[in-house]
Amino acid sequence: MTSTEQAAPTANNFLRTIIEEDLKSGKHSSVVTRFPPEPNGYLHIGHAKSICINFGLARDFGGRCHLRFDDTNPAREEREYIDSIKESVRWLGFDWGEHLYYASDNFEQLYQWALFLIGQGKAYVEDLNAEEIRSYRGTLTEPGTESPYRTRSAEENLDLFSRMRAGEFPDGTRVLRAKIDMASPNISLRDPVLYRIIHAPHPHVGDAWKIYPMYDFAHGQTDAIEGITHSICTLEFESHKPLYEWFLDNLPVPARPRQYEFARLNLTYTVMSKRKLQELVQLGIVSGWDDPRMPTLVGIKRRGYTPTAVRAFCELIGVGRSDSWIDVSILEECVRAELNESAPRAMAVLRPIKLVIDNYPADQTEELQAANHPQQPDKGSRIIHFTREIWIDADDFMETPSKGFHRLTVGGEVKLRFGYIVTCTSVVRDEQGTVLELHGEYDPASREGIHTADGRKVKGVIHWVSAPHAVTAEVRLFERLFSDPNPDWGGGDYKQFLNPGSVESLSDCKLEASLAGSDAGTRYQFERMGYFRQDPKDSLPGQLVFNRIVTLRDVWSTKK
RNA sequence: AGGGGUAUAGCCAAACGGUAAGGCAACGGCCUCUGACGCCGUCAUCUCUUGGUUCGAAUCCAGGUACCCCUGCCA
Repeated sequence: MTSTEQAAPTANNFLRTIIEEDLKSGKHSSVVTRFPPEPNGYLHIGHAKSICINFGLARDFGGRCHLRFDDTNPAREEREYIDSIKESVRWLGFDWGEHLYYASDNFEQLYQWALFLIGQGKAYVEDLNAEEIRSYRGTLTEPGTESPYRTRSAEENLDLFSRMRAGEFPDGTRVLRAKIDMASPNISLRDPVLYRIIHAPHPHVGDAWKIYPMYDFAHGQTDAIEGITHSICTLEFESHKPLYEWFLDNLPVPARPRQYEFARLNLTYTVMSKRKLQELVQLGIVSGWDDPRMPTLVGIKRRGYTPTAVRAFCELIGVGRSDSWIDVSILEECVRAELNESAPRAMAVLRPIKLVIDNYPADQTEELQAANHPQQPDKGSRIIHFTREIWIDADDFMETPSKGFHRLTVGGEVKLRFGYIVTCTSVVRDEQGTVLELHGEYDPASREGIHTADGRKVKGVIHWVSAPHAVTAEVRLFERLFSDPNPDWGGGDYKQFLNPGSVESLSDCKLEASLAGSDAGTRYQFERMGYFRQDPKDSLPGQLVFNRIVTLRDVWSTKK
């Protein structure tokens, strides 16, 4: 019995509908999908959508999903990428089990099938060079012209093709082409190239081959060999579909997979093309593929986003066939939603100003209990220290407050979270007029609640850290990499839209003492500031570096 | 002058001839020792457009319009 009867846990989409029908009609008894990256770069959030679709469909319908490296072009592929891709898929939470494949494992079979086509008079060796092939191809509106080599005998083609394989000819001198239709309105049917000569070592099969199949000649056949039932790809492959089917029709393949296309993910405020991401790395605009601002999976991971949140995001945005731009804030919301539940709270002052509480004894320290989560008592509490000198955030003080500001002001009062209500009495400045420290007084009776002695409710609660107990750390605040929602638009240089403030590193942040020996992998909510986690590369015991994963929603900052 | 796609709210998206789901955003309000979280409410007389068929159309038909993809020995 299959699990295909289980209720669909997620929103319906056209792919689920197709699969449900195929299962119901008996066209397929189970679902087999595949995620087929080319190992020529790092995976990004767009790939995550594809991974979630393919692995998710297999999971939901009780089938399986293969991880397959589409490694047909050794000129651009590397072992490093193979390893990184596997790691990212695993990080996302998916498991291909035994089903790890390489298109290159099928090279011999593909070669035999090429021979078969030649034998059938359906493929020929082309001597025209790349430029000539292009001009013979015609244009979008004009038919192409048949190559003079199109009518070579099968014997000659066989001889030439085997010599191509043997490495007798230099790169670019000949290709193998399918003989289809030079006048087809679908350009991919105008005698597409099947094999090209590349004298380069291959990351998976070494130097066994001197000729390599093109994507079109490898993909569908590989799908057939693996028994893929639903071969899901992005929209730009739609025009290749007739070619995909032509090979299945003309070759003795063992199965009949079908291709379906969906709209790739576009995200606002980011670029997704491998070329551009690579450029950002090469130009040093970001620190690497895993820079926390990058939309790569390694970047997102280092930033502190969770796989659960990324998966939730992929579910949320759905799957369709119309070009769409997803607002990056939806991704951020998914991260917040999860972290709000899971992250223990802590207090950290990012831009410290000292507040001296003049009526608090200089030699006194109180241990206060602070809940680790406001809605989850089972998460327990921790001790924070209250002393005469504390740090508060510069953003929480205004000498001349703007309208609606209900934090600390001179003469004003504010509740220190888990502590006392304090009033600011004076500001100490240096000769330049910059604020050195604040002085204030506390109300000893105000430990509980937010009411003053005369029963008024204070409107503001701010976070703070005991100065003698504070741990100094570096905190990196990340913003979107681009300041324009569509840096790719207009045909101009996307780099002109780079956000100059996409990272701000604060080196003198004051963290509560409990964070000193905390687990490096824990994601915290620094109350009122956002979610943070130690940077997995740069944070050291005694020299902590925290990354801001995402801010809290902040109505005040958007209103003021 | 070709071929293939796609058009439902600010952004996604469901609806499969029976009278426009849901999410995000936004906006009001409540709650709150995080301006967080949570909660309540509002948010398409209408589905790119023009006609047609039908008792009934986002769904079917015809004609427009807009946008995306295709002229790599990339995938």
